[in-house]
Amino acid sequence: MDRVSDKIIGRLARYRALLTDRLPVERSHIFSHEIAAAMRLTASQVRRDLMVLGFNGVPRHGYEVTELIRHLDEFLSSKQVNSVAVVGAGNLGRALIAFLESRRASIRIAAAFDTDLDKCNRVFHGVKCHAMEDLEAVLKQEPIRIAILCVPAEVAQSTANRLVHAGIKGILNFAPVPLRVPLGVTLEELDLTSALEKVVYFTSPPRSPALEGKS
Amino acid sequence: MDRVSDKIIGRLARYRALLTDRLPVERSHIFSHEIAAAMRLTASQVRRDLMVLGFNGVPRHGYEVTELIRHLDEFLSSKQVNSVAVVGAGNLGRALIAFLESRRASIRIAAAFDTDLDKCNRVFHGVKCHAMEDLEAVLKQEPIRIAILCVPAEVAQSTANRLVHAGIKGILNFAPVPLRVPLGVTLEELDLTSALEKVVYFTSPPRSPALEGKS
DNA sequence: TAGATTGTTAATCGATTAACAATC
DNA sequence: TAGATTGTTAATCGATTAACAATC
Repeated sequence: MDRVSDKIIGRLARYRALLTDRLPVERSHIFSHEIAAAMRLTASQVRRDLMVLGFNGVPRHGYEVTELIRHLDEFLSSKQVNSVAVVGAGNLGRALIAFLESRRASIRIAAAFDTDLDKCNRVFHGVKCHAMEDLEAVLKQEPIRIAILCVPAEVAQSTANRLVHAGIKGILNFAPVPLRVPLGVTLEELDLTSALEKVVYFTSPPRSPALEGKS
Repeated sequence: MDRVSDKIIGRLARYRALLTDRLPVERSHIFSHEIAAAMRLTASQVRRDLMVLGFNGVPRHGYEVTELIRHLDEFLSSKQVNSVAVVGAGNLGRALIAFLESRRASIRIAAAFDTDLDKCNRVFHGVKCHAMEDLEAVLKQEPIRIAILCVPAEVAQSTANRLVHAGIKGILNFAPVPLRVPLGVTLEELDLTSALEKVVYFTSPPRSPALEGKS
């Protein structure tokens, strides 16, 4: 099997969100062009993406929804529960706990960490916050392979190093600093400031195309 | 001037973040390969990106840092102050206010909105939260062209419609629903759940490439 | 059957990288 | 001068779209 690109995985995750969260229950089948319309893509792309699942639709009837969801869950490792740690329990970290914990049964925020002693041993949205110094001990006891990093930029790299050393295999980074991680560790960077600055650029009237970028 | 792609704009914003936030002050010049190393890109790509600025480096000396920052600011519309509204003042909305308000002088969170009357007229991280029903009135008084949308999925599209109707020209969407906006309105979608699910996929051991995707 | 939709291959498009003459 | 780095064009790579035979 060819390596499946980052972009395809992102879309598969969104197809599933569409099917599980937003589709009226009475539909038993769905066409590629319907998924495409809802996601603002082409039908070709949807069909091509779904090829990686090894699950076939039926010409003239489309894809059976429950089976499609089942294959998406399987493929995206969402049949097992994936435990995640939130590292840095500031405003953003705590908001992410609340936001993500409620979204997917397969994703469980298993622990939070912070250096601020006022936050330690408190429970935020149902998740216990541990002292940063207990990181290694807690990770030894819980099967956490993934961390969401929302610490200040200055300590982002050193914290990431420590996470990797403690056995973390995937990092979702919200700190506005490009991280360096060893091969074998997955890294996804989410730079909120530059995302907003893109909108600012394409929205500003002056020299740039008055009508639009990626609407 | 060719239309500059979304991706290039995103990288230009991050180049600026690097230069303004993370560079030791004593450096007067910087090479393309240094920027590339810090950002995990190739030097070719950095030079190509910088071409759009119409600002030239000097062979053997690189780019003058203060001038480069000035051109980036100019290009990214960061010489003027850009007022932004946060729509939906739940956990995520309030965290974004705190996070973004402190990051760039050129970005100012000018107002927040929420339907929850308990939140109205309160001030979160220095930003006043208005009743959702006052949206049109407030936007009429303030020069806000951009909105950050963090309302529940069910009301995301209807809220977006209302924002557009009230004159908003750019939306950064955190609601996990693909939005539909008219031509002429910039839309940037940030799906936190699918970002995390990407990490889950590339981190899970079973069938997928044990050694890595985009580390 | 006729018509619509699928799975998949080929064509196109856009973005990244490599190459290299110009130049400091 | 020689060597390093730039700006820019050409080559490569990867992702999206179009096309179409298979099929329900």
